[in-house]
Amino acid sequence: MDVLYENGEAAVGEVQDALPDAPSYSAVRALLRKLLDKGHVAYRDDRGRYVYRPVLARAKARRSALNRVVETFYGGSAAAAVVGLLGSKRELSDDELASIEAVLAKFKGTDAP
Amino acid sequence: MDVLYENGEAAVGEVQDALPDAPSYSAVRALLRKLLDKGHVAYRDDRGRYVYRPVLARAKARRSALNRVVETFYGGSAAAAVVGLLGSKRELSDDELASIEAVLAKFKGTDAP
DNA sequence: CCATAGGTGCTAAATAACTAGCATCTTGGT
DNA sequence: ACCAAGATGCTAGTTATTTAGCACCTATGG
Repeated sequence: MDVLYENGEAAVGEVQDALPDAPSYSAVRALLRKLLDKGHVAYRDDRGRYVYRPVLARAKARRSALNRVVETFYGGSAAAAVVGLLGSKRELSDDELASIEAVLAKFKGTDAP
Repeated sequence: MDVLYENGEAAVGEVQDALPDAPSYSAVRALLRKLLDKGHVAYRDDRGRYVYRPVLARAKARRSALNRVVETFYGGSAAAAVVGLLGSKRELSDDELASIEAVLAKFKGTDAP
């Protein structure tokens, strides 16, 4: 699934290549078919070649993945996760800094007028 | 693994209970034994009861998990992930806001003196 | 046109995972 | 001391996953 979400879509061979410790081509084919049966992926037929994509919107999967990490490793605190995320960074471009401060601004006025 | 990282340590039954769609007690026992063989977990004998814990330091697992999400869903940009994380939040306590601004301060002086 | 490379559908066998159950040990209460 | 509850080590049977190999279809290059 991660492969599909990262690439947007992928054929059997691409999924196999992208997998860290890839099983056989046959196994990947079987896996994708099962995901298809379960409704987690869809495919388009690119002239006999099947290209798979996730069904669940990227945005939802993204929120869910982030949530899981926050729950598992940061006791449910998004702020703690943000600190962890930025703490291991060395640099930040002006644009990145600005975009973060923009979302932060949303909270500043909330409870300290 | 997530269960162990979230709880710090857990016995077989606790792992089973915490699992979303739990397999049988036997299966969880077998799974933990396999993780043990692979060196991913260790256990202490709490008077005949085995309590398992992850071997890899929490901090490393945490960074790795966060990295994976950032790579998969945010094109490798930590800043984008931070925005995503905060964007779905409604409120932030003063303490949380302060701790985030503290790490942000680290970047402010960097390239705009 | 024909051969080749690479894909699919399908099938059968090998491998791995899950389940259930029993003997055994430890702990806690009676 | 004894019994019951709950955990482990082990084993065997069932189920699911992985693998390999076939026939067939579709470009692509000579």
